[in-house]
Amino acid sequence: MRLFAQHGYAAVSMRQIARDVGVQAGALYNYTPDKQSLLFDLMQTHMGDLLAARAELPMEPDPVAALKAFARLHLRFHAERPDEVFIAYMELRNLSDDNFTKIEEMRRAYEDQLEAILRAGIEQGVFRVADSKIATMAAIAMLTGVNTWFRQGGRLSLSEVEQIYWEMLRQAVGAQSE
Amino acid sequence: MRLFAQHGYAAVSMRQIARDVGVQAGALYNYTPDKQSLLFDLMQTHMGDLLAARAELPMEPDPVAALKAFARLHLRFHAERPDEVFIAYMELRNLSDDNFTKIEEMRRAYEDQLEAILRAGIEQGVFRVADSKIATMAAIAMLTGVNTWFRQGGRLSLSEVEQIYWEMLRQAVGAQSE
DNA sequence: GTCTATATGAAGATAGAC
DNA sequence: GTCTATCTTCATATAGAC
Repeated sequence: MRLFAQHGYAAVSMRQIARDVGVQAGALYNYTPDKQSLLFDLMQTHMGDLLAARAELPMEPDPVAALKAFARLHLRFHAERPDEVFIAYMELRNLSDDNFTKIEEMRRAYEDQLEAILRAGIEQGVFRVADSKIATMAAIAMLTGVNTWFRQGGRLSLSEVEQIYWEMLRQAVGAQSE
Repeated sequence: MRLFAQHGYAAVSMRQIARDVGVQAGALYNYTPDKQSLLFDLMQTHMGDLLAARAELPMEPDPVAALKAFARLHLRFHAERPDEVFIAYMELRNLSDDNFTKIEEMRRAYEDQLEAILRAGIEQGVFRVADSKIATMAAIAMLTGVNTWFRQGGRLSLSEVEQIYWEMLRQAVGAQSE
């Protein structure tokens, strides 16, 4: 995962991976059928963990509370896993067709959860956005973008960053402060 | 550019490029000293075009108007160049150290322009955001995210998308509608 | 379960004829 | 300016000894 995140899947050789874990290249094939499976397993595990974390959130009847919980989870989950997230976004095109389809389904399922929250809030009149689909994509892009700059131990703590992003997201969807 | 965007820099061979443009591999070296220069030139041209387009925007004394103009430019510029943008974001790690530094400087210069607008608006009390740096990164991430889903000729026109994103961004930074 | 050795192919880049 | 041919290195993956 570290090597793929740093150099990219295509640029990393099985020999590099073997050197990094302290075996010869041939020995890797006792653990994986091929290089593609290494990438797919990383991405499938990542998306599975994300969906599981989402499923563990308590049900929130209030759309604002639900959005806040979703946003906090998304931001924290991503900020804590820079390598996994980088791979999940950058290496989609290096998946085989079958594997790509599976990962895309998981991603779609996750996005649908956010859109459901936004739709509920729009129906109840607590969110003011013109298009739930665009708002979904905008929210995810904004929150995931934290990984382009945030580093643990920097100017701001993760809690502070969560708070600031939540305020911006809350305003973006036109929700009143709680 | 098309091949790099589709398969990734590392996964594209000089032979593939040659086949695509209709020459033999050796002939490419009459046009470029090496593969790295192809990537760097694409990215440098892209960032240069972006900075030039930004520089051509009229000066707006009102921070809200300035932000709106910046957002429209950013969104349109990116939506119209999916391949260039994809490469500019995904292939940074495949640049040599020197080339990476040059591209990063250009990106930083661009981000600084947005942050200056946000700072001015905060000082004048027309924006309500906790941190101008985070707001800068959030705004850019949100707008650039349009490339993950927008396609010309889809459900929404670029003008409609511009309008919807602007409303969300305006609300996100706490600005009143004009 | 790891090793060495290797099969097989493709990579970036260059040389030199035309 | 393009070609063919080639240098050199590296790739994924497998075979078979230990």
